Amino acid sequence: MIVSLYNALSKSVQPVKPLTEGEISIYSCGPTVYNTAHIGNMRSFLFADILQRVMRVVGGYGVRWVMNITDIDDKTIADSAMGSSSWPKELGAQVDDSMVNLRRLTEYYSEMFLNDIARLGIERKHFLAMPRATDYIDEMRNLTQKIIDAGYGYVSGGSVYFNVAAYRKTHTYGRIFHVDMENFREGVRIDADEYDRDSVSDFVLWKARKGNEPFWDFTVAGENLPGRPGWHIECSAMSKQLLGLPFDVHTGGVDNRFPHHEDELAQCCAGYHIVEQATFWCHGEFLEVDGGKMSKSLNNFYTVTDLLERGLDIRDVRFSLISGHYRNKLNFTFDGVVAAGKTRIRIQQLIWQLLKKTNLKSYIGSDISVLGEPLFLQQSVYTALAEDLHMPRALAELFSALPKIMIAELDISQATQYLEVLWGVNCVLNVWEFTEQIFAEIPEHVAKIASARWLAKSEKRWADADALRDEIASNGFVMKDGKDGYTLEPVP
RNA sequence: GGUCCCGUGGUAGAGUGGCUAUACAGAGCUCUGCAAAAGCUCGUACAUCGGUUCAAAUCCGGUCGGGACCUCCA
Repeated sequence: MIVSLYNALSKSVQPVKPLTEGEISIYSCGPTVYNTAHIGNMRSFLFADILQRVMRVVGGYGVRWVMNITDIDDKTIADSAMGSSSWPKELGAQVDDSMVNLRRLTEYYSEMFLNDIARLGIERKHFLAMPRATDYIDEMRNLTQKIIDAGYGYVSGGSVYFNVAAYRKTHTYGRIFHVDMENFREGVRIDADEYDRDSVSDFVLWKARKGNEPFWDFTVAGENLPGRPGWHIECSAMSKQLLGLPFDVHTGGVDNRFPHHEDELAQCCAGYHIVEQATFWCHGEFLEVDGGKMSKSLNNFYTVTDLLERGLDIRDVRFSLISGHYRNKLNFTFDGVVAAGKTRIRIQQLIWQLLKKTNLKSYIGSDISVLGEPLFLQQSVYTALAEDLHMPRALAELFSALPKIMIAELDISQATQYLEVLWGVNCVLNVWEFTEQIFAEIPEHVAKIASARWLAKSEKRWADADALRDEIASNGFVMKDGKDGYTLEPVP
């Protein structure tokens, strides 16, 4: 099925035509590992995950997915600097080498990040690569040199800058994000910048070392410029190196549109002499909390660990974060996660019933696109997902179909077909288990009371039956009567 | 100052010129001894004021309110 996406370049939803037949390459702007990522950050990565899964499952493409990890920038340097209050105590004392401190800090938070996304159902096996910026310094220097050679970069005060004015003479600057060059606000940040650039709109390609900062050597025109790569150059260089240019889809959060993506694109065009870095640029909207922005600087964020400590099921967190459309803001609340959980469990129960029906302990389906006879359910859900990853509609289709599925009337092969369809849907959502329902172990004395109650009930000794039911409840279990038997479940 | 986005039922969240998603919560019903569970049914919502139209929540304009971005941010 053809997948359409909203493209920031065209400002419209367009069908994705892969550059290489049957294959989609995706580059996602990953985290800067100076801190624990919060669930707002996670939403953006979950969006990329849904995108790549839809490409695999609905589009039927092979996917080459790269997500970078930024391990060198102002913040990682500041937080790992000698005496920084942000240095994690878990890492023990800092050492005398700023590069070593930097590496220890970023490694620490990288591991935490990888752990968090794994818990959120983003699978490592789906990545072609997760490059660290510091492993690609060579290509960054190389690109910087190319930009200088092409006449779009200049050295000033030990740093290298991108000359936006020169670039604008030959290219469009502002393809992803409308840039009002005449109305650049003279902001505090610009005034505070101590580097010497020709124009406020110019951005740094290579940043000169200050004090004791970690650095790499870089010889430009015979002069060594100890320093480090600018933030934007990292993604330009790594995407070129790992995916080749152009590639199909570039993702990130909305805040990446400008300046990050605009500059990334400009660098690629200026240095690599290409027309496009990526055919599609897609951006995930922000997660809000209490109707406002969630961010590190406002200190109103939750981490994955926070949520787990509050007793939330991580699958419910994933489900609630992916259930809105990625281009709309989503308001995060704990009640919302709980409600999402109740919704999620309904499909889970269906899967359990289907497994029971087919006498299977577990089911492993095919993770490729539509099989021989697509059921109405698969068609409608996939169609919604193929239209700009319309998850709300996909879920609506799923739940609208739910009452139509008469479990009792299905034969084994039909039940298996449903399992296959749900398996496919779950290859995108990844929030359901395809193993039989495991009930909590029932203590023997509770089981005895239960069977005594069942007997009392069948003998119509109602008072006894009710008393025994109360006793079961006081043991923390609830007895659910069926036609021919009962189940015991722990009270949640 | 500039650029944009959004205001939908108790809540979340789609849709988009007429047939008014979906979920959670709530109400009623069915089934059961009663409950629980399950199933069914229901609410008749689209900030506000004008305009266009046979018809507007949907298009246009004004107003009010909220939010984001403009070189730190997913």
